[in-house]
Amino acid sequence: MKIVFAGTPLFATLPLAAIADAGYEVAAVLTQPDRPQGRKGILTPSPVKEEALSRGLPILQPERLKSDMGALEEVGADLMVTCAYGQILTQEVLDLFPMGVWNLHASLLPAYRGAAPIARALIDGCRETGVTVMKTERGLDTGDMLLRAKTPIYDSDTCGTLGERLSRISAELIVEALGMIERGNISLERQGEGFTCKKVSRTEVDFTRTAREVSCLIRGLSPAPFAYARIGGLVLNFWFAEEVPCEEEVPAGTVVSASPREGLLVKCGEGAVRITELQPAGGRRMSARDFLNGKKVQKGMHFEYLS
RNA sequence: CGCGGGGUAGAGCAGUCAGGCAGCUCGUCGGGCUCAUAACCCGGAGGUCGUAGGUUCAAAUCCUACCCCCGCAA
Repeated sequence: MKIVFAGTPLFATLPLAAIADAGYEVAAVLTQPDRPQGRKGILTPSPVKEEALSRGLPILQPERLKSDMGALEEVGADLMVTCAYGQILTQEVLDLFPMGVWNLHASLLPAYRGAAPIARALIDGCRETGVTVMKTERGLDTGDMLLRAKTPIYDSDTCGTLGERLSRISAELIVEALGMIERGNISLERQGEGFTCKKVSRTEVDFTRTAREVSCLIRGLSPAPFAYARIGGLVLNFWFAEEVPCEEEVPAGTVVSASPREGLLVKCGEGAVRITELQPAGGRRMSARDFLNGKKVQKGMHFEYLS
């Protein structure tokens, strides 16, 4: 069975590796073109491209798949697996593969179709999420489902750790799915009523929300694009926070504690959060303890939040 | 030429504007207190101040060039 793998970010590298390691012929890897990255705008290959290169797999990275289908057609593959590829597939593309196009999506469909399912589930405070293998059709993540796998969301999870776990699960699940497809032993389940989520962006923390909401926002946007806040002329990106009870009668956004020993506690609309890892603009990521040793933030100060 | 912050002891920072003894918090080591402690008290070790050059009686600090790290934006 000849397979084309279409994917771009780090999340998709483990599934690609698993498919190749399971002995399937990956006849081509489709990924987004190299993009300028970072301050110097250095042209950087996608993580999936790196993985493909290290395995010596053929790579296709058309700017627009629609207008550059020749190469894909020439591969003559039986089936395509997509995983966060980043381009919408047209019906023409879907028709190229006799055994279908299958998509890995990092949510328990039909919930969280679309752009940033991992971050969104975390931000919304979900206690569970997962991965779905589905048949790709023209709607956005609406195709019939073949397999799903669940995982709990822990209070210790960030978008980074959860994404890593879901990526590992995806890798196992897609191999299992391919086995089923190969044996013709499949039964698909139609998706029910669901919803689509949008991609996430950098967000300023509103400490008038509950501690849980704040903690979920911070963890859902870590390690990118980050929840941030401003205090004492500083801009802080938050890497991790946990919710803690707090009876202090002070306005939300007030620094309740800022000693290296007690940590950085910020009063929220309900309860408080303990920021345990953060990064000041211009500085490196550090523990709250290290940050507080610099004495830039002290008890009684409050975070700015206008509009 | 996208905008900006930074490099000072193991960590996080102050000191630079206005040149004049290398400082703070934490860690670490030793001692004390305590039933005990990550708490508290006392003491110690630990620094080519990113690199190279220049100015000066004197440079972390002023001048020149370079290296490295990071935030925003794309």
